[in-house]
Parts: sequence; C-alpha cells; structure tokens
Amino acid sequence: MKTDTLAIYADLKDKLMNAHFEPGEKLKPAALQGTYGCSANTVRDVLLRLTKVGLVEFEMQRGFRAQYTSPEKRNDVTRFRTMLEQEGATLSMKRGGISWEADLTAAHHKLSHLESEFERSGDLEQDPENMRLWTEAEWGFHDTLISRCGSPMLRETYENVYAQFRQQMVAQERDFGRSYFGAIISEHQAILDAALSRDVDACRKAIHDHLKRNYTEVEPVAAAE
Amino acid sequence: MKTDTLAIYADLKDKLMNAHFEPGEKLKPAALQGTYGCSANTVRDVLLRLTKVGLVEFEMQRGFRAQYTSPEKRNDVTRFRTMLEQEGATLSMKRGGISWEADLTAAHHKLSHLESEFERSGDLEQDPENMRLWTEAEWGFHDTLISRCGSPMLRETYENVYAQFRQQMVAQERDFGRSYFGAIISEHQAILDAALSRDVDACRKAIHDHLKRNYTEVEPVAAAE
DNA sequence: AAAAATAAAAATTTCGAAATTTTTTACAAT
DNA sequence: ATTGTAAAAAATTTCGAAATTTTTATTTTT
Repeated sequence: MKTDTLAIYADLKDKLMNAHFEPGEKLKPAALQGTYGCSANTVRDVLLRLTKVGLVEFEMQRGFRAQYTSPEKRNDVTRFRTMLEQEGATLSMKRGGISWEADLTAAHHKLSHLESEFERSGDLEQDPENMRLWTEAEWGFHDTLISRCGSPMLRETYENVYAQFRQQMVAQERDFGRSYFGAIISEHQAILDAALSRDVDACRKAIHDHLKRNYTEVEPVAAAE
Repeated sequence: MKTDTLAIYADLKDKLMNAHFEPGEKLKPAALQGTYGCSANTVRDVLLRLTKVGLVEFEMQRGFRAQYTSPEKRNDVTRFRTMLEQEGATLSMKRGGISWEADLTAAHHKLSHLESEFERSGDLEQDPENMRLWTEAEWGFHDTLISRCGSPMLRETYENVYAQFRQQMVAQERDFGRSYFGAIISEHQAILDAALSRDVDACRKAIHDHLKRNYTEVEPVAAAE
C-alpha cells in the first residue's frame, strides 16, 4: 500500500504543536490508526520518532502521551530556548558575514510585513492559515538569527526546543490578538538591530526581553536545605 | 516470550559508546536480531529510541547507522558540551546549597580516588571493567556539577550530548594511559575548587580547559563570502 | 466502608511474513 | 572504458495477529 509516513509524521507534529491534543493526553496507536488508514504499528513508529523532538512522551509498557504542560515546564522551555538562542545569535554575530545580514534582513522583512498587517486587521486568530504563515515566518527569523553559529547540534536542538515552546504556548491559549503584535513587532526589530550592529549584549537582552512574557510565576517550593 | 527490551537497549547503547561499531556502520535489525534472540522489529524499535540520544542516525527508507565521526563532528560535540556544562554549572553555583557541595565533593572524591589509582597502576586500558568504573564516576561528577541548574531540559540534553561525546572520543582511540590521568586529575580538581568557591568565571574556564584537548584542528574551508 | 484479591477488558509489545524500496550485480549500448 | 538499463538480491517498512502487560471493573475479605 502507499502509506505516506512522512505525511502522518507531519500531520501529527502539526496537531501536537497546535493543541489538537490535550496536554498529557494519551496517544493510542490503535485509535489514531483510523485517521490515517494505516496499521497501529506505523503510528507507533511515527510517535517514537516524534519523541526525539520532545513533543511526545514515551514510557515503556505504557505508551505515548502528548507532552505535559505546567508552569514549571513552560519556564524550563522558555529559559532553555532563551539560552540556546542567545548563544547561537552571539556566535552568528561573530561569524556571520554579509550573506547572514542579507538573510536576516529578508527574514525579518517577511515577518514584520505579516505582523503589521495582523496588527491592523487583527484577524490572525480567526484564520488558521494566517497563523500558519506567521508561525513559519517567526521560525524563519529566529532560525536565521542563529544560522551562522557553526554548530549543527545547537541548531538541531534549538529547532526541537522551538517546537516544544510553541506547543506549550499554544496549549496555554495565549492571546494572539492585536495587542500581542503591537508588542512583538518592536521586539523583533530590537533583535534585528542589535544583531546587525553586532552588539552582543544588546542582542542577548533583546532575546531575553522578547521571551520574558512567557515566564510564569511559580510559588517557590520550600527549600530542602 | 520474555524479551527484555531494556537489556537490549542498554547493551546496544553500551556498544555504541564503546566503539563496538565503526562510525557510520550500518545497523541492520535483521542482523542484530540474532545477537539478542528477538525479532528484527524489536531491534528496530530500540534503534529508533537510541536515535533520541543521538548515538544512532536514522534515515527514512534507509535504516540506521552508528553516528559518524569527523573532526567537525568532534568539535561540534565538544563545543556544545562545553556550553551546556558551563551554563549548568553557573546556574548550580547560584542555586545549589550545602547539599550540592556535599554531593559534588563526594562525586569528586570517588572520581579522584579511581584516577590516582589508575595513574599509578596504568592498567585502565587493559581492564574494561576499570574503564566502566571510571566512565561512571566521571559522568557522576559532571552530572552532579550541573545537578542544581533547575532545568530538566538542560540536564537531559547534557546527558545525551555527554553520551555522544564519549562515543566520538572512544572511536578516536584516545590515549587513556598514565599521562592522561596525570592531566585530568588536576583539571577535575580545578573545576571542583572553582565550583565550591562560586567563582563563575574560573569555573567556566576550568570546564573549557578540561575539554579543550578534544578540539581538532580543521582546515578552514574557503569562506563563501 | 475500606482494602485486598480476582476477573475481565483494554492497551502495549512482539512476532513472522508480505509488500515496498533501495542497493547490488549483470548485461547491453554508446 | 564509460554510461545506462534490467534483473536479482538485500534491506526496510508495513501489516495483522498473538503474547504480554497494564488498567479497569467486580467480588471478596477485613
């Protein structure tokens, strides 16, 4: 048969990143099988691969679950993403040349074009296609930012963490309305400016400022010592 | 039947980390099946999971391979490990208390005990059991160092990268003789001292110095711009 | 009524074989 | 000799069912 595993992988990844599953929801191959017209084992195979991205949790003898959500998890993802992006951007600023500046400017242009449009019309939430466009452009900008870091491992890890970040935030039903774009437009601009002027400290700060809204207050657990 | 998948996973992981496979060697489920007395699909399942650790490469429709080795790959793993360990240690220094100091001191004690013994007798290479003991102690020390970073994701990523680091270095047939231990004993000591005195800069430097021997000279490719 | 034990149901893992795809080998054409 | 094609072999993926384990429901015991 012509079972396109790649399509199943893509669809499942998309659904995981767009809250089509509850956090911690059980993902049963036998149940998902029907959706894709393939065997349960094929779904299992795909889920095992999504485990690498971190969108799916696997536990021996008890199957798969969509990643859990919690304030702690969101903070962890956000902090880790911040750290990776700061390091990647810092390295890119040191190593990237004209072509990097061109790529970054182009990526930012696409992104800011979309964002200012959404800020005016405010119809991002209604239209899933717009959400897809923006997500892709946002990813493009951040990926380009670290693209000259010279470390394939850093980039791959960042890609996975970025996906997990989206998963956490979409699950949280963040407000992607007009006001949101009003804020992030200038944040992306600040990152771009700092990067192009090779101001490492400013760029690290701009990245942090861009992500800091995602930190949740967590009541401190009684210290164990 | 009583197929202990956990044992297969552990054995395969151990073999991958100890150069029982050539770098880039094909890992065929049908061939490995015999070793473990299970079906090829079970081996496939395990290999898919080892993919997450990064010890195994998977490519659709063309199966699995032991991770490739190259000067670039070694540099990448080393740099990434350095970065993660520096960040993790820095955070631990800020957040860790007495219990961390106790754990770290204990882990270092075990490690240095082994290392000074090997420096005298120099029989590490002959005896695989000694190699196992040392690897475990070394891991224990570095893991404890970052154990109070407060980021599960950072710790998990570090664990995988540490495994890949070992895989690369063992494949490289590094010299684990007397002289090696003479050098690293003081390096581990330097990390411990800096960590306990909460000297962030010194600790970052000590971590870098500890790992810098693993950087390979790579001829610069003609810059593309 | 709560806890423990037992039985039934559901889910996961494992298997061996069939279907598909890739790789190799052999052969023909330029 | 090189390139290209065709057939054969080998490897990977997919499947449906059997075996195992976990989970849920029921009954028994304290």
